[in-house]
Amino acid sequence: MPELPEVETTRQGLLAALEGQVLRSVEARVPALRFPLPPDLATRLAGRKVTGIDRRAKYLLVGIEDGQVLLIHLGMSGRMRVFPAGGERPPLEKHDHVIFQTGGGTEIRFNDTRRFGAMDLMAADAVGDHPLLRDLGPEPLGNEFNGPVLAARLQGKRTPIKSALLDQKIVAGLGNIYVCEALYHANLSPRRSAHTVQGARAERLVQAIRQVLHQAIAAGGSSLRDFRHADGELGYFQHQFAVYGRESERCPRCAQDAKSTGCIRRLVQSGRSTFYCSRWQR
DNA sequence: ATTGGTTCCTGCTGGC
DNA sequence: TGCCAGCAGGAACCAA
Repeated sequence: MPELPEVETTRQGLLAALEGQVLRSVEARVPALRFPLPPDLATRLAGRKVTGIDRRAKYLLVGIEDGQVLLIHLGMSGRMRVFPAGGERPPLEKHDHVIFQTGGGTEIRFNDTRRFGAMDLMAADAVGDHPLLRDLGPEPLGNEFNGPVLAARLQGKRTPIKSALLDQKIVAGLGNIYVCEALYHANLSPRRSAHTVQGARAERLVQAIRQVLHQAIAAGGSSLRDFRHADGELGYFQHQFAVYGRESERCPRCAQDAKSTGCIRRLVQSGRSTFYCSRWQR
């Protein structure tokens, strides 16, 4: 499930393969992912050079030399797989939906089993106006994200803090896994009403979010079912989860206590599983 | 306006 | 052993 760390890991892998390369051909093998692909995707990209790759929240923004930007979202199960020039080319798989070929002989395949991903093309000077990007909240790893900023954005929100953090308009890039982990590290109950996260609590939560994202990026993201690096390698942050997917186990802090028993509980909030420590999170 | 529920899609899992 | 309902989840969309 690509969240910010998985998208960032993908960005780094793609950048190494694509920066400065000419896109010789682009082949869309399906008419639509989550949304219809631009019908002229191939013709607008073919023959153009990739100037760089940025990331905004969970979106990849591939800069093209003529002032276009290719937006890519990995959705739930999207993967970008790089096949270097001169290397092996296994047969296309069932859900290889978009194929990029570079002038240097590198091939990149966008594979997305559940087809919740998206691609779009836009002018570079219109990126901020794009409907998918326009309303996004601050980048959690950016300088503009801090305790007072988060507190202000949570003001008046009666929804649980867990749900608020999944809302990309509050802060952009978190998904179910890293929200659970961040709330654990901030000692905050996922059920706590969002507007009560102010002052020191908001500061703690910001630090927890930044720390867990940094650590996950350093570990190459988390590979649960679908996620792989661009070179096919697995991320390994899933081994460092404190609570996610660990129902009825002991959390790292409770595990220090010989008398403690399973403290991690699961509940469902707005249709998604939340994992938390019933002893430490308030 | 805010918030909760539904939907898209496919593959895996658990229960019978 | 085999089948199928249920679940997983990002985010747009709809409804209250």
